[in-house]
Amino acid sequence: MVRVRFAPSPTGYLHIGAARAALFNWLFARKVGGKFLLRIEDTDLQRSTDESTRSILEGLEWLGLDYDEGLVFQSDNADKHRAAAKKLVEEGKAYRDFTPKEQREDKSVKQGIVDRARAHAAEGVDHRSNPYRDLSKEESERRAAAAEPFAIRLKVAPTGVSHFADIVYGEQERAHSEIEDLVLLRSDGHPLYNLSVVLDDIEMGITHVIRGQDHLTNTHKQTLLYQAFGAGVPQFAHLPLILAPNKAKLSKRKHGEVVSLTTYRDRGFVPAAFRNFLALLGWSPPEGKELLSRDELIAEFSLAGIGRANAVFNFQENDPRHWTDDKALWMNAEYIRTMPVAELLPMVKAELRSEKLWREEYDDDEREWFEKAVTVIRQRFFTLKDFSSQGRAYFSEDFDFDEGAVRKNILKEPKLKEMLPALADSIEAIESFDAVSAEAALRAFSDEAQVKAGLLINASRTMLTGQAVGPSMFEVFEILGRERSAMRLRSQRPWHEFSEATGG
RNA sequence: GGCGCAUUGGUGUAGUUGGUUAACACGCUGCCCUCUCAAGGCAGAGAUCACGGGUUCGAGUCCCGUAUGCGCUACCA
Repeated sequence: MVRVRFAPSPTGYLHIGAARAALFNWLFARKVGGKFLLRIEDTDLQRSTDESTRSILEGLEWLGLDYDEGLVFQSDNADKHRAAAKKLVEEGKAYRDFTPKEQREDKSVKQGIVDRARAHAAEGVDHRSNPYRDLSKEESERRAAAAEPFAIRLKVAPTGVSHFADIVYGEQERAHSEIEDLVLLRSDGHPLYNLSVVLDDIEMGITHVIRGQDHLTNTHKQTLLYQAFGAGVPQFAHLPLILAPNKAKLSKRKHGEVVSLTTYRDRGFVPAAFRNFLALLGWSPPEGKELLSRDELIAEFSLAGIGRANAVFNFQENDPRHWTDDKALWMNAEYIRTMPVAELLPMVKAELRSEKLWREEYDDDEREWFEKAVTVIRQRFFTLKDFSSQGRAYFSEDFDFDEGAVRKNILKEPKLKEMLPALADSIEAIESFDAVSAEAALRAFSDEAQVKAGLLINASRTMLTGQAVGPSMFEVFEILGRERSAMRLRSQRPWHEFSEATGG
């Protein structure tokens, strides 16, 4: 029985890279009929927050990734982790290190590592040498009993190689000489990451560890731990990383909200669309078909389809049109215009509600109208937000006129000031009002007035929606209905709001 | 510094065990459609498969080296 897990640390929003790791784990579990477990790695108590745990849970729910069994909090197992580390000391597989703890600033660690490595190389000392590694058992126990602080380190064999077969990256080898005696327990008794993951994965019966490639080299340390505990080593599948356009690691600090999953929810993504997009980052379907429903994704997914090269998540921070990856935006638009309306409606409802444009009638007497309006306007929308912004005029009288549209379609032709109210009259005279009759009326009117129909059509679009672009005009007439259409055609707002500013 | 991983058009990817003109999607350009903008249809630009050596009749595909990027190297996760 396959058992996989997603194990985020709750130190912030759910990063899209993490979300993708969750997705791949989930897809794999659902594909093979295994279990997808969720574990919150909150061992770093200073940085972990309940709020981010909630946000992770919300994010997974939004993406439709349901987990099996109970939620596990790693911190709940701290005592077990400590006991396990002590047991390794007793068995001689780990040792107490009485070296005083070094204080390190988070920012300077990388540089510190390099500096120390250079110094060691220059002096010709083995960076792994530790005076306490071979301290006698008696001496070690005596000092511990004397309350001298110590960390517990794994005793890594000096020679030999560690190896494992990664499902994505293939056979991996690392000489023991390259693996330091990693700290298992801090001198304050706090269990560290490598110890905790391994122990928890053993306890949860994890069979496949699917996670970011940043853990690829750490895996050797972990396999050593599995062996020390006499446990079977799971299979590993490391995922290529998701990079920013400049090939740097995506980070909130540098790249802002584009990396946060909640951003996509808040900016009007359809969950299925974003899930689909995420699945294609580092994985490709065997048949090459890219638009995949939840079930198709599950059916097509396989670890073998995962690539090895890091993927660039393409976006332009300062360009509102390309605030996130173009393909993600395209895919969202694709979903919005092709998904079953019944599934879209609740999302539009939520969007309208959040912008105070929702009316209960849409769920009731006007349900049919609402569905029709959504069906028509969704054709050219990219996000759910468009329903309340570009689509505002369909749901409210309180909409803005786009200045460019007004100038181009209305002010440019002075005659329109008189013609549009007249057009309103003929619109109003229609008995059975719909797209067809509206079109007939408008065309008849334009023939009589001897102007091109296009002039009136475009002017009408701007009068009725405030915009220069939108659905076929006659559909708009039908959606807005006879009265509202006529009323808007008579509006003086375009002239009031923009004509003075023209300045000749 | 050491070790590891990666490198196919702007981006995401496909390229089975080496074999003809390197494929698909997004984006981009043009045309058609047309009341606008999309969508859709058609056409097109864009890759000497990071670079340099090999192996071979033949390499994007195998080997070596170089470069670049990324990751790890913490009493972070």
